[in-house]
Amino acid sequence: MSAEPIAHDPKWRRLPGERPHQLIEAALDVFSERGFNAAKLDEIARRAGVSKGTIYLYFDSKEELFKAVVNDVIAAQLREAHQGPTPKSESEALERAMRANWAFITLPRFDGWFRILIAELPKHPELLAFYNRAVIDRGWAKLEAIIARGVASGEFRRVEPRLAVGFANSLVIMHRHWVSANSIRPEYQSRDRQQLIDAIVDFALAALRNPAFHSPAQ
Amino acid sequence: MSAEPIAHDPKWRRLPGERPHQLIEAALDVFSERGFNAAKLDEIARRAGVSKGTIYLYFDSKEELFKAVVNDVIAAQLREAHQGPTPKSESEALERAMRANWAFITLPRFDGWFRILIAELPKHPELLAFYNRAVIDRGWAKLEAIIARGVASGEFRRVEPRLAVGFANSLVIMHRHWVSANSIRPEYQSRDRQQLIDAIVDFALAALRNPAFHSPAQ
Amino acid sequence: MSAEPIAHDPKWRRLPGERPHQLIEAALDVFSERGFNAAKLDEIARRAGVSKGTIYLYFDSKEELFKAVVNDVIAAQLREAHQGPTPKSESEALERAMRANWAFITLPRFDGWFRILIAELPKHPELLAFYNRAVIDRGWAKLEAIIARGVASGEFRRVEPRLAVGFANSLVIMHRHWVSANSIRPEYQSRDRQQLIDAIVDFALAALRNPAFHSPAQ
Amino acid sequence: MSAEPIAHDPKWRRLPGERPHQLIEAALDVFSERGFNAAKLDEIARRAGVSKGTIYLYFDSKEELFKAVVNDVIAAQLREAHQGPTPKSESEALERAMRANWAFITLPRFDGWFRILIAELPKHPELLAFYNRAVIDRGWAKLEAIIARGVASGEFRRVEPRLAVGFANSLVIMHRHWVSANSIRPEYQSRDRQQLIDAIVDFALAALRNPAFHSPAQ
DNA sequence: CATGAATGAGGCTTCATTCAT
DNA sequence: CATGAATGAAGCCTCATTCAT
Repeated sequence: MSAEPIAHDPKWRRLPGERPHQLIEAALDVFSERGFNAAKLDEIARRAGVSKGTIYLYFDSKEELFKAVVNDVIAAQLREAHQGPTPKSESEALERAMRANWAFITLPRFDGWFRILIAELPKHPELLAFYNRAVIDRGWAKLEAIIARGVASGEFRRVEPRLAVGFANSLVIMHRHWVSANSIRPEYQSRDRQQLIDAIVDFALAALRNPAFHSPAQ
Repeated sequence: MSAEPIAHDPKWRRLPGERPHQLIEAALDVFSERGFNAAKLDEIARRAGVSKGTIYLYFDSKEELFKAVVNDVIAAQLREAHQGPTPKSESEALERAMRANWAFITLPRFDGWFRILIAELPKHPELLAFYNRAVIDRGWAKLEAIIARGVASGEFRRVEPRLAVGFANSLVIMHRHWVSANSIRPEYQSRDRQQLIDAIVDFALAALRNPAFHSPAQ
Repeated sequence: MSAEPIAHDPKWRRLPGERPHQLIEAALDVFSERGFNAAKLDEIARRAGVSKGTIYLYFDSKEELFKAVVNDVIAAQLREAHQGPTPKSESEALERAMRANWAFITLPRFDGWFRILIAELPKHPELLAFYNRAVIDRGWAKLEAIIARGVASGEFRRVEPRLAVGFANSLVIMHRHWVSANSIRPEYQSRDRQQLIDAIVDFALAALRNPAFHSPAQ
Repeated sequence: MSAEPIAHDPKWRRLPGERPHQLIEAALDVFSERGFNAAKLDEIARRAGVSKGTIYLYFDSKEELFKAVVNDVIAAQLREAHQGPTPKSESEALERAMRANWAFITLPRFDGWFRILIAELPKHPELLAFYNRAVIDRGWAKLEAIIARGVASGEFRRVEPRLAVGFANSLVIMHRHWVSANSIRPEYQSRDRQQLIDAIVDFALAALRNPAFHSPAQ
């Protein structure tokens, strides 16, 4: 699974070698720490161990570099295959998907990334649209299918699946932000992340499960 | 009407008269629309109907102006008294609090404010700490008390009240962002906001209510 | 005669006061000496006695500043009314027009301007078109009328008036360049400019006059 | 083929092989199209089918490359021998020289070259001096001799030969610029070039010929 | 000979901040 | 109190030039 996210129009050149990757790595760090505007190309170049001008050998502008970073992060996000044994129930499927998602976005390197996404992505309609297509139309669709099946079988309460996906993701996304450094709720940083996702999953399943439902297997 | 939020350390002067308020209003708009960096003092001054230099008669710097705006928004948030008839149950109390919160932060003028808060507040530790004290220690504490009582009485499931507050607020906050223009999920903009908070409240209560509980009143 | 050359779309702001004029003056000097690219805004600002940023209070970009200079020079060129006693013949009218033109473009401050016009104007189609409209459609038309009348009356030979204007102007323009410092023909710098225009006029009239023509006045 | 124009001081190396010539060809094109500053070594290298670094194997700097181009063009200009049957009169000699000159500088590849010469040559005193020596001291001298003979024989009016050369050349040079694309007088582009030089020659001869002169052959 | 990745000085431009009026 | 012209530091970007391969 190679995941070349924007295969239709890869505007940023991908010259051979490691340089572009090094630059994207450095840029991810600096963007995450400082935000798009406050990030200085000087610092990105320094962290990548190259000079400022080198960036422009691979990316046409600071904005294109940013796009490449977004693209790479999204690519990684899409590679998260969530594979595993066939779940016995939709509850288990949902839980597994939420945990996989949590495990991924909880990676330290995405620590400040949520801020970027929230604050900067809306300024790039092209990327926003792409992000919607790539992540939502795939990731959300998968969750939506799970919930729809659960509702159909009676395992879940009668909820609008699309909304339920938003609810589940709200919990995961917001708490991922709160556990990051410099978030608005620093108290969450000291929480055990495992217990946190446990509680989140428990909360979501409690909200969705149909109390009157009994597994047909039993 | 009190609400002098950071009374203990009023670094920004609050001269009498309407000027400062006009400036804060204009600044709120521009910050919300453009973000902190992209907001130009020129535009803020223009919208307030004054010259750029005038800003410096009331605020020492752009950053201080930003702090004043944050302070004002927080003050407004705190004024939201959520008063009303005594609720008959903790479920009703929670629902009422969530709806009041939704009604407030859903105001059009806070449309882009969430982005600002997420992106800029972490750069101002002083404000961050104050925000935690003022909003969390008050607003969240109120919710926490409701949930704690519900858990104690058996109306709610056995959840850690503190965490449950975070869950409820995650739903409200995240969806408030999504219904704003330029969010990452533009589809939410066409949703009826009333139905949205209905579904959110329904979801939260379904997650918290104890299925085995029967109101003592019955 | 006020001469507001580009009255239809004055893109460059004309704030009150002397500043814009000072800047245009300084820019004319530096552009003439160095050319558009080699001219540094730093130097223009220094010569105008202001800081670099001040330029941007009045002109949106280096290019707009250049346009303003062109516009000003053209405006001055158009103000050259060539008024005087009614000429007794078309020969005299032509001579007078050529001398007036020479007197104007020979001003020391336009010393390097020809280079600019030749080398830089073609990069600005908008200005090029405007220059054509303003200078050619007016200045050339006047000359053309003179020559056409002269041809009609038999005072001039049968030449295409439009071409003849180009010939007369070629002589004036090219020699004006050659008498400027740093031209390709430095030898012309030591020539007496009065004798030069005398010879040019003599040459042009010799080429145009009809040898068989005798003034009807005689 | 000779024509090593600046043999006395060949600052730019002329290695054997085709490479340098290819580069000069490509450079002539790019310089003509874009001007000296706007010409990018990247583009010159690309058009020559080599890498950017290769340029520096043959030329020490962009400026030296420019000098080599100038030198080559001048060399070509000097090779223009203007040979032909012995003219029967100085008028015919002058006409033939002007037409030969027109035919040469009218070549499409020199289309933008006039701009370059005017704008850039003055920045290179060494080249300027050389150009004067090579072109003026030869080309102009030849014309000057023709005119001087014509004046002496009474075929031409009493004009200063040196000035007359400048007049004739003004006409040719200026109109060559006007017929090029992007000139200040685009209307000339649609003119038939043959008719144009016909008219120019006619104009010059009309200015120079002595009306009272009758060929001794008659 | 040739490559092309890398450099880094230098330019244009922005805009928060100052200050004379 | 208020103005708005002026400042100048700082950032993005360009591109001639270098050099290891």
